[in-house]
Amino acid sequence: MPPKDKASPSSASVTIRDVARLAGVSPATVSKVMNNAPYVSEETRQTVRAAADKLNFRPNSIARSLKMSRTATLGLITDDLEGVFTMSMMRGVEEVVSAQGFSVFLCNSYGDAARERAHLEVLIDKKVDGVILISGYRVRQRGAPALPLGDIPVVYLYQYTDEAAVRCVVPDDFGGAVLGAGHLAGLGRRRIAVINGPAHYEATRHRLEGVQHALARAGVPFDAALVRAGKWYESSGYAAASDLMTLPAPPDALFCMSDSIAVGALGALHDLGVRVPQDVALIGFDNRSFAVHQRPPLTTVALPLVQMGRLAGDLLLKDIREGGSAAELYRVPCELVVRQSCGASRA
Amino acid sequence: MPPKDKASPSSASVTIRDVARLAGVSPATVSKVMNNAPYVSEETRQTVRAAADKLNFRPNSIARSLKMSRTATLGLITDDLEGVFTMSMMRGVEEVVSAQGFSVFLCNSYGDAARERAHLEVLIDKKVDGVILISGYRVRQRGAPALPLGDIPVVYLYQYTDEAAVRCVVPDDFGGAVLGAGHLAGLGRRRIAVINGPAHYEATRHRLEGVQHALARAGVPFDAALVRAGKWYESSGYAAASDLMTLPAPPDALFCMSDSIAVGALGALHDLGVRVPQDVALIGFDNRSFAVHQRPPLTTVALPLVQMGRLAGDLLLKDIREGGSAAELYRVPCELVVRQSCGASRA
DNA sequence: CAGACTTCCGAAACCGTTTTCCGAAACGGG
DNA sequence: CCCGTTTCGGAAAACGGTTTCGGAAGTCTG
Repeated sequence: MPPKDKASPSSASVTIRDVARLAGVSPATVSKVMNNAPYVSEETRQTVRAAADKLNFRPNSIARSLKMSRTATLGLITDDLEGVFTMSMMRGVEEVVSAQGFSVFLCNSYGDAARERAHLEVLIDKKVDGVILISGYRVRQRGAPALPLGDIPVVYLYQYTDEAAVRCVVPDDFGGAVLGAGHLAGLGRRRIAVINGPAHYEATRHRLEGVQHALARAGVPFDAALVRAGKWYESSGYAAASDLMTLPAPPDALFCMSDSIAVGALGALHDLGVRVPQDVALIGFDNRSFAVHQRPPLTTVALPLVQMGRLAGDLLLKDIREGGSAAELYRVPCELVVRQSCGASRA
Repeated sequence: MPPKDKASPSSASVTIRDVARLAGVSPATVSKVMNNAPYVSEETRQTVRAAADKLNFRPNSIARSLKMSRTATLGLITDDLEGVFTMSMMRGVEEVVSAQGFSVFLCNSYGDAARERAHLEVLIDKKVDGVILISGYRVRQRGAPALPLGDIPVVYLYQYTDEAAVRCVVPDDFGGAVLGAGHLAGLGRRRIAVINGPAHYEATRHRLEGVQHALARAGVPFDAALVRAGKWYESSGYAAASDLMTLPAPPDALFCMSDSIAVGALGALHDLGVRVPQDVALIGFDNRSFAVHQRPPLTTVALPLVQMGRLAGDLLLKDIREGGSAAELYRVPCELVVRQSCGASRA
């Protein structure tokens, strides 16, 4: 067997001209074949394909991009690459986008506007076809400085904005809260307390409204005295739960608006000797990874992070292909995941 | 005030020719100015800069890449985008790499070789300057199919390989285990049990060797009967701990080779009524986010994930600039994070 | 059989840079 | 004053594709 010197890795890069030469046609024809353009006979098509295969030809997408001013590339800028919600959203984006032949640039802004801007400029220079901005935080950036994008389509993920003509994808906090509160009410709980996050979050307000809505629908009274607002963290849950349970008429259910709050509350309940779920039902929000490891495992309403990512990717791709769709706010439905902390059997 | 029709976003894209025209020089000169090339007078330099600023000129990096065959772009392929260790490594990579003006393409292979290959081909077509492969799993891919990269530099992150001429960055499992076992020994524990992961992992072996080394150095006897191998998961920790604690001569310390194992063990100890850390000291590995939330909070040896990512990025960049450095295995030192589960006061 | 289409293919321009190479001007030394 | 060197600037050729346009040949009509 002779040494296979012309091995598959095909020494330097083989261009469309090399293929043309081997196939005995012009570069233009090769281009047409590679792009399945019409008006080339089946015969030459075969010849060209054979030549391309033989030479192991791979079109240089840089050159293509230069001519076409389309790169099949997206930018993805996140506030917080290590944020607990970021990964799942990114996975959703990557999934739909790479299935369509697009690649995505990953950028981490650390929540710093200057860094975000710098990344954006690089992305623009690299001629991305679109940009997704992920925020780990749900803050609304009302007065945020306008981004230096030209007419590059953008979608915001897990982030609200007032900017014109940009699409936002967020979880349906209202609906999620309806799910959770409805579950509690369906289980016969009558005095349902809410331990919420900081008041300035959109989510906080929407979730509270969701609870009210669900309770009203179920005919369960809503007692505003049973609502607490604090931080999203554990300590806040501990404090609020301790407070609520020492009320003259304590609640029989705690709806915690984050799983962290819920584990804090769980700690408080444990310390007070109240049993979960017998004495008090407990439900969290977010479906964090640790929720399932609590004792008892935490019922919680799951954020549809992967779906949100998928939707964001789809929206962006559609916008790139079909051009300027209107700004819109997409709320992706949450899902209730039933575990033991409310006393319901698993569905 | 007249309408600022020639607004800063500079309608279409302004090219080097536009700048040249405005500055009254040739495109070649503009290029030289933009790249700080020598042999252009300070005067024209100024003129050109002014023109560029005025037109808001941003060089088209696609065109530049075409000519230079350098894209300032890296590919990053991960086994498991949602893996618990992935994010931190990615952050490390992104951090050093974007500081040097490089962008990174994010790809998720879901551990599927075909998908990995497909991503790799896209990356090559897009002419990335280098590739990093992250594995969420520590498996050694001995017979892994050769990757279809030409002479593009690669570094493996959190992954061993036998392929020639590729650099690997992994945690120093041996050193980490020495740290943990040394801590236990220093606290006066004499019967130190090990709950390890599956035997076929490199890490499993290295960590066990680390324990033996540390114990020998501290003059603490090593009892092979106190070693258990199982899965990395909680259930495995529960079973092994239950088993160990019902031995005639139970251990006074448990070195769990993952935090998941440790929380399983913690559950077993709790159910058996043995107190942590009074009766038994417990130490985990990985420094997972939930370690701090255990009761008692878990002492653990932290994986240097961000540092590993940084190192991988640095190595790749160096290789890109300086060309073919030799294959090497880099072990990044772990760090002991002391909490309450061993009874030590915080350092 | 003439004329109108249709199909097939290639020459050449183009996308926006970088870089080589060459000529002109300025400068310095003998 | 003449002849090397530098210094400065531009024309033109890449880089590797795509696309327009026109010509040649073949296929229908009537």
